[in-house]
Amino acid sequence: MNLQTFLPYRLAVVTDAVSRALAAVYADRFKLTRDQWRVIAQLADERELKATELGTRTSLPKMQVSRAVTGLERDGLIARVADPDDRRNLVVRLTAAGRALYRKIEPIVLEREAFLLAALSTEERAALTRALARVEERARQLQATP
Amino acid sequence: MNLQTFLPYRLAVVTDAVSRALAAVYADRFKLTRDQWRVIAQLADERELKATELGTRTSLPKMQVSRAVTGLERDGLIARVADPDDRRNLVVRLTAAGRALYRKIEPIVLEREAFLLAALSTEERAALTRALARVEERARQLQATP
DNA sequence: ACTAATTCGTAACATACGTTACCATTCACG
DNA sequence: CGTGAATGGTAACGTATGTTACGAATTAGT
Repeated sequence: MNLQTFLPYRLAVVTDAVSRALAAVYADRFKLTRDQWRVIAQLADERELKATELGTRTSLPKMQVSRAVTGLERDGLIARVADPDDRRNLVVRLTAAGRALYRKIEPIVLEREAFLLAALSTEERAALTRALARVEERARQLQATP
Repeated sequence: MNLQTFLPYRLAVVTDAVSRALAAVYADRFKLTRDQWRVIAQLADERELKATELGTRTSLPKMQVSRAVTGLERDGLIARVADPDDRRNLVVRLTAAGRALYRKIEPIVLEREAFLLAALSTEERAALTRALARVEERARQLQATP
């Protein structure tokens, strides 16, 4: 077997390179962790979410959500309120400062994604998206049978 | 922007799922870290490498190689020898035990990769490989201009 | 050849991270 | 209703990881 062409390795290497290209924006310039960035991006789209929903939408385990949210609240970027209907739940939303920060980051990050995708034709992008979905599904099947 | 369709996020999520599916083999069953697994896989292919070469071939920073190699030597899976030509270099190779372990892991891991790839046609696999290469190249261009 | 700069690998520190356990709250079911 | 299981979130612990700095070995410049 050849590591260089081994799909899991290739995915890891490419993803790492892409991650770094993005982290250069949200981490280096704006002092957000990757998890915090995901939380913010999701809240910008959804306005208000329970912490558990945040977890599923960002694919982060609940502990990571908790830590990300703690940090973001400390920095005044989000506000957390106990859900009156179920006081176990935590409802999270962006503050004005959080939205403002997001508006600064979004265009830069979208531009970087566009730069990455510019390497592919429209059909190739669709093919990549589909391939990723298929591979992901199968990977989860494997996890289900350890 | 929609996180769910954002390429860097999609890549991270899929790669994480694939990683876990693989780690179930080399980590859970065989007590290797991901870095150790990469080192072993590469040495199985290349017989003998300097630590720096190991770094480039496995895409690991030198500190990670150092730690992986330390652990593997402790477990008797690899042997390290100082390069007589340049005594800064470390030459690493698998021991018999290391090769034996690799022969146990390899088929399982290849089978899992095959299972993942079975979701794609031959053309789709080629397209995925090409797309990953293109995206990686562009990501590195972005890193070069922070 | 002798010093300065570079390269290789590791030590040591601080931080991040995953895991387990826990408390508070709610739900299920008698 | 009341008690036991289940869920949401966090604390606390140990380990892993990234960073910086360093010692040893080599190369380059004069």
